[in-house]
Amino acid sequence: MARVADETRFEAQRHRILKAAATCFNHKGFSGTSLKDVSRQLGLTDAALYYYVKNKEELVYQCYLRAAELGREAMERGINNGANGFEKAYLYIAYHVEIMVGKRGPVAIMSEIPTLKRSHRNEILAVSRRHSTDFEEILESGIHDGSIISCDVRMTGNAIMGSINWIPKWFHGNAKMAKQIVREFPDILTAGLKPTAT
Amino acid sequence: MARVADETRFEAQRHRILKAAATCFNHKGFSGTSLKDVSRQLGLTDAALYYYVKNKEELVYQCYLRAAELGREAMERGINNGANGFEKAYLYIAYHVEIMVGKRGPVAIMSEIPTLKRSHRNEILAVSRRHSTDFEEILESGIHDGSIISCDVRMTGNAIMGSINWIPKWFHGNAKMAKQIVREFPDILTAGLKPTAT
DNA sequence: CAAAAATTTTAATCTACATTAAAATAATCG
DNA sequence: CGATTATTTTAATGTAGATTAAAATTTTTG
Repeated sequence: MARVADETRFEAQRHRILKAAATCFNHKGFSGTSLKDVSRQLGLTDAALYYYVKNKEELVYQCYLRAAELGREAMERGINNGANGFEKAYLYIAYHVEIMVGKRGPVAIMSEIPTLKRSHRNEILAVSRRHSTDFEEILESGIHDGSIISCDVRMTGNAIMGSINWIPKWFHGNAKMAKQIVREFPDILTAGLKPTAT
Repeated sequence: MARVADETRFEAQRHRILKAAATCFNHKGFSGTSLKDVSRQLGLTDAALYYYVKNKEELVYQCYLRAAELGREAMERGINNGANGFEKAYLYIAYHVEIMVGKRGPVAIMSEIPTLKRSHRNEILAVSRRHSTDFEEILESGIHDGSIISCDVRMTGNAIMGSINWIPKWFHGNAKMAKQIVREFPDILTAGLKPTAT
């Protein structure tokens, strides 16, 4: 019997599968990608995937769960490291974008939540809403501490999140562009939040 | 024989079908929505749709084509009515957003272009790229005429377009929210473009 | 109203997956 | 090495959903 080492190997392979799946899903959508599409990327057979996940729905669910975790991680780091609201927002964006276009990506776009089964859907919706409200709270704190102009946090949050969520639609791994995104996006997305120099 | 009047009726029904399809596609993705999903919304049978479009692929293609047309319309109106680069950008956003959340919506999110057949895909890609470069040119003109700060127009364009493209993911027809979007988005998305008051 | 045209439905067909069980191969361990 | 466990493949099965042709229904028109 092989325990520790095998669990590592298993988890590693499972991880590779999730990444391959995320790539496919971002490209052709959940229902649009077959398990063959995913397995082919790894030199496997479609049936092999069932050793790692229960079924296709479970595969998206895991992808979305991972996306949610990475988003939450960025959010927490932003909150913990920013001195004021603006900085928290700025850093969250920087961390999230960095994760998305970096080695830990690709991150699945959560664009087909309705196709998840009830329980999974509710869980993902909950964590997704939480993410939004967390960001809105950052914005509110920034308005309160004077580092962010007064604005509709709901709309502003949606606007910024939209930009971030859409990235996988046009970024496909080009290293130069990754650097560009990491360098530019945090400033572009927060430029409008700064109080006008009076 | 019924000519003029019937063509109107036919076109009207066809139009309703495209809207229903766009709604479904935005919700569950192209492959994720069945023709039954679309037809059910109109109290029809799935087979009835074939009287209006050749097949399912044609249905997405038409949806994307319509989305492209509406986007182009907004772009042209922005270019024609803005006095400088900033205003052109601002107005384009305002028009596009207005169209998307207003009576003429919903507009299909072009998120599954890869599933289109070659010729359609190339056409949509071309018009989509054209849309992006047009917007980048607006930004450049604004930088040139001093109404927009110096910035990476490619990244800035992607950021703004992402926000707009993502709207159908969280907006589902609520009238109050539609007004909010129309009121807030143009300012939110262009706030960062204004040269700092010196 | 009756014929012609337009629209929709019913009823089949066909195919691309998802899924599964059993067999085969590869890795690990004593 | 031989046995046990882990991983993958082969080969079937089942089903949803796209597509089509023919029939039924509705609309239009003279």
